[in-house]
Amino acid sequence: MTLSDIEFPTPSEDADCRPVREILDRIADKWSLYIFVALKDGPVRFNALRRQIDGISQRMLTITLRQLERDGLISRTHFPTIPPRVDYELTEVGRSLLAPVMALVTWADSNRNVIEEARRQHDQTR
Amino acid sequence: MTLSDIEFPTPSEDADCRPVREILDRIADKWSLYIFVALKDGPVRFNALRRQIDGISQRMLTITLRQLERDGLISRTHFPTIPPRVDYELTEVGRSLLAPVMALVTWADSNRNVIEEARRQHDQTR
DNA sequence: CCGCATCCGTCTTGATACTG
DNA sequence: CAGTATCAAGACGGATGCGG
Repeated sequence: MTLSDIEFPTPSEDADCRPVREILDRIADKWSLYIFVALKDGPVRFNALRRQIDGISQRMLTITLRQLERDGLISRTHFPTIPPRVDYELTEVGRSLLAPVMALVTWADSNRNVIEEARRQHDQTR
Repeated sequence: MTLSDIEFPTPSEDADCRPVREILDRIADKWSLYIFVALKDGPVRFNALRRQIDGISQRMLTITLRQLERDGLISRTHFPTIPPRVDYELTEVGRSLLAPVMALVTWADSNRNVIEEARRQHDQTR
């Protein structure tokens, strides 16, 4: 199979135009992807997210959640209990993004051996 | 449809384990995604990539290409002509990643209006 | 306790100038 | 043309403090 045999559904316009770039930059930033994965099975509280996403700082979790909320991809529910509780959850739109995101995760999982081998070979040849 | 109705192919292990994280961090960094899109139709030269990917610096293009090459996702062909010429191209493995990546791009394209509306509404409510 | 804002040191990134 | 070197600007993580 050659490259030209592969056909992808072409986006309506040039995929590199401004708005699409903004959205992709949001999805593909350092932490958003992992927040999506962490929320895929339902609502999760702030500190539970913090524990689930290894290495994320409180600060970056807050910032990234705010951005995703602004984009309408996740919703924030605040319970004024003591101690306070805040649930984060994927919205309808957010869930529709889950399929492509999980496709990426699944790809990474099934190809990790191939990539690790490529790295070893590259580092050796160097 | 509720969230629990959605079933995804579960990766063989916990998706948050080390190697998968490393791979996802590479794919979902600021520039890799755009390099993939730019290479989807065949080999492209260094400066052509630079022009295609709006806003990328020469430095970051070099660094990102090197990383993707190390991971075996793209190949680098150097022609010792004057002026020199270097072609970058997706490898077999790299092409297999194209499907999930383009799914993400297509999603971003079809949902940009929804997201922009969500942002407007959020900024207004604030 | 939980969620969030702020300050500060570190590391990454970008702009610019230079080389084969 | 395709990089490399250098340095300044910005993003990020960790610690701390605060309000519920």
